[in-house]
Amino acid sequence: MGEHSADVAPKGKAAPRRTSIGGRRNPASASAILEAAEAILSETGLAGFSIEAVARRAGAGKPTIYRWWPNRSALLMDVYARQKETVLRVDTGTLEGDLVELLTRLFAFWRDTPAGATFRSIIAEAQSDPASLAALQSFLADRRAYVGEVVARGIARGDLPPKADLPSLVELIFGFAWMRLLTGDIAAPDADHVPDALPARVRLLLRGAAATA
Amino acid sequence: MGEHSADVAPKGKAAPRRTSIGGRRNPASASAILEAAEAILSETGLAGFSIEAVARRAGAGKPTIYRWWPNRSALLMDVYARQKETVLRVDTGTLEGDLVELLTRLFAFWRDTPAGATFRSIIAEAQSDPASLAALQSFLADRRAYVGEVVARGIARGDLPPKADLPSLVELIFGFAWMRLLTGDIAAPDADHVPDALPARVRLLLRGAAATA
Amino acid sequence: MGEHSADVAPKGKAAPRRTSIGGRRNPASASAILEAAEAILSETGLAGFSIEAVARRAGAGKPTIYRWWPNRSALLMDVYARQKETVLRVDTGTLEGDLVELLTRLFAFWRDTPAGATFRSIIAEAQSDPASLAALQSFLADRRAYVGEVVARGIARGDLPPKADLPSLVELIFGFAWMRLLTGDIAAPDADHVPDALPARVRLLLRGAAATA
Amino acid sequence: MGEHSADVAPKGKAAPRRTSIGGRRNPASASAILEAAEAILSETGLAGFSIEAVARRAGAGKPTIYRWWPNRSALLMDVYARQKETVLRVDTGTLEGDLVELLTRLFAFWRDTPAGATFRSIIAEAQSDPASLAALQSFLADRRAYVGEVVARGIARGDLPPKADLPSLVELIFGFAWMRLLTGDIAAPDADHVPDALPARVRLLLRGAAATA
DNA sequence: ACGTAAACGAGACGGTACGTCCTGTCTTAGT
DNA sequence: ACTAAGACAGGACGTACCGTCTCGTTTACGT
Repeated sequence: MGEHSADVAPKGKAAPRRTSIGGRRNPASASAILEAAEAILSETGLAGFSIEAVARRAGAGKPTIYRWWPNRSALLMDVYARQKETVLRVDTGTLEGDLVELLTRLFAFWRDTPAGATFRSIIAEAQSDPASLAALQSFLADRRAYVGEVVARGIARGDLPPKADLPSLVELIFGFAWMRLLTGDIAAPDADHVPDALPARVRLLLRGAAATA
Repeated sequence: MGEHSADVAPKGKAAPRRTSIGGRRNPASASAILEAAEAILSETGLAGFSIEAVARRAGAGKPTIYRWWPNRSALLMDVYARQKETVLRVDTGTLEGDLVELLTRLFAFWRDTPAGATFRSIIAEAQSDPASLAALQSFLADRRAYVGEVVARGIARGDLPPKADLPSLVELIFGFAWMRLLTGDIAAPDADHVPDALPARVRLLLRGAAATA
Repeated sequence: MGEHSADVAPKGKAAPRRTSIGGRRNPASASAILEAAEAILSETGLAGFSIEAVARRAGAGKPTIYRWWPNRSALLMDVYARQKETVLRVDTGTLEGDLVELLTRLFAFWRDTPAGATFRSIIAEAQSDPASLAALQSFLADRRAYVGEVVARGIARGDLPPKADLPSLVELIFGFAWMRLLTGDIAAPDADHVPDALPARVRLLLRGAAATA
Repeated sequence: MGEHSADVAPKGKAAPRRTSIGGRRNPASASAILEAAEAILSETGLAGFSIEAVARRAGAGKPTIYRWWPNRSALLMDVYARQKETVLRVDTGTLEGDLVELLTRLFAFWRDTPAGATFRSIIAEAQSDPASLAALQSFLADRRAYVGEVVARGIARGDLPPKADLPSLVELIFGFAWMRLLTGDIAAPDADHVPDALPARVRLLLRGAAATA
């Protein structure tokens, strides 16, 4: 297979030939492994993502990977955990503006960084691996809570009545975002010509939430 | 091979020893393969779904599978195509009733038949295989069209104003359903105790759609 | 694989479950593979000799075999190399006695050990694989040199004139032995009844060699 | 594999689209098969010689081949039987001349026609297939008888005493020829520079035979 | 004259083996 | 104790052939 030699070549940083630093974990190895994993994921997708390929590209031994991550899924989750630290804080003054901005920036984040490919892979992985599914669920709860806060802020601002069906609103927002990601439908809006559908989705959701009070 | 009889055994119908029926496709082999694939998928999930395993269980030769399906994804799509013929026709008299019924039955279909596991696998597969993604998109478009009809019927009935934002409504419905499936959250509603969240989601969407007119 | 135990069973020594012994070749695996190869060869001949069968019987992974032997022919050569260490040293006092004894013992070796089947296989393999042919040629040169020494000793003893056509003699001896092997004509002489043809062949060759001086 | 399309292309005679000629063997098919077999054998050797390849090249169905030849070996023997009709008749006036001429022409025949590759393949095949071995033995007996006649003629001419050990002589001649074939050592003699070893071999054998009287 | 029988090409069938890739475990040798 | 390295058993990949089977067609022969 052609990609084997290719995996090694683009390394770039000249393989600094790490070694043990004594009886404890070498952070350089850990980050080399995560970086290699991320690079492979964004370049070849989940298909090319194997422990073997990561080890090769990171210049690490396979057992070093298996010592710290029990399996492929765990490594995958760590790769995403490392990326998602980019938190998307928004405050446009209105709830509708906040949600549109949030989703727009989320789609941009998924589109323009390896995070999108990584997250798609995690969702895929979760379909066959229960541990990954659990991790995904807890991650999702975390993110829902954050969006919940954004919405709560909107309620405090009076953009939405206090008794609005917040859980439904939040769940539907995530459903929308995920489906767009999973069907590859997160292209940037073509500013002038095609009216972006995203604001329409948000508007429907907010009016529905307002009406459920 | 005699030593694989253990793999074949759970099949049930005693492996009637198919053979060629001349220079054309043997439908018995095709369906044996699809049935074996479906069974494996629902029993072990995508992880245990290998061409080799399907061949073993179907009592078929690997080349026979490769002759008719270029790869794992194609076989997967065919398995789903075979199942999805179960169309969920609903007519409760109101749009809200129709949508709640539709989603309830869809979740039951996913929960109680191999179709759920299969469809989760297809979505997962689509994350690494472009051809599968394309197939999934076209399937999705098809299903969206059907739900669009249900909604249009509601509009005709006066359950929704004619200018309601139908595309947003439909997309958000699917996003909701998919996310529930992918996060394993399609348990049957516990009739008395836990109030089912599903009708709340539908209500929010319909009120939002009504308000977008 | 459990279901292949039938293949493993006749092995005898219960498959001690080898594993890696670190970043270097495990000699236990190497010899298990060679022994399995030899056993298969002598039991089923070249027809049943497949890498897959050897791996199965040796309890080894196929990649382990391919790691150390590039192809079937190379493994075959190694099997013979392992057997041919049985060197046939003779010294009866006369050249004629030496050659008769040498050939008699060679035929017995071919007849009574797996070496005969192995060597037949190697010659067969060399007819389609150039690398095997080269290996065979070099092996043959080696063996010719040894017989050349036996003859030279005979010349030193005066059993043959110094100017005898040694190369012709040696080549004709090997041609005789090979053809007997390849046509399956190396049965043990039936001591009393059938006069053994072997001494007659040797006598003709030696008289001819003596006359070429 | 590249050679598949190549197998079909060089056919030359434009594939006259044979078909059945009624309830009996179609000789055109038989010869097309034998010709294809011969061509494959001489081009790719025994390694590329498969029933499938022959059928492809001959434009024949596999069952047509299996109908008339029980297996690969039988087809192989027929290919050689077809070629060996070229009988090498010699008469130089002396026995030594006859034998040198015979062997020289035999080597040329093996070298310059597909017969050499075919015969090597047959000998190889006989090492794993008992039926082929039997056929080879009977063919060899036939050829030995012919050479026996040549030698008998020499005896009649007085080139060898009547009591010479004819069986030894004949067997040694064939052993010599076969080993040369099997080790690929049948190059044409380099007329001027390298003294050809062949006459020396014949001379030794004839002097030895003369001395065994 | 026509139906039957056999041969034909084609190619699908259940299989075996190929040689390659990856998995997760293990051991070594070196910090 | 931890590292890079890499061998190990195992198993799936996708391909080539095996030898068998059935098809639909094409003759020739015996009614």
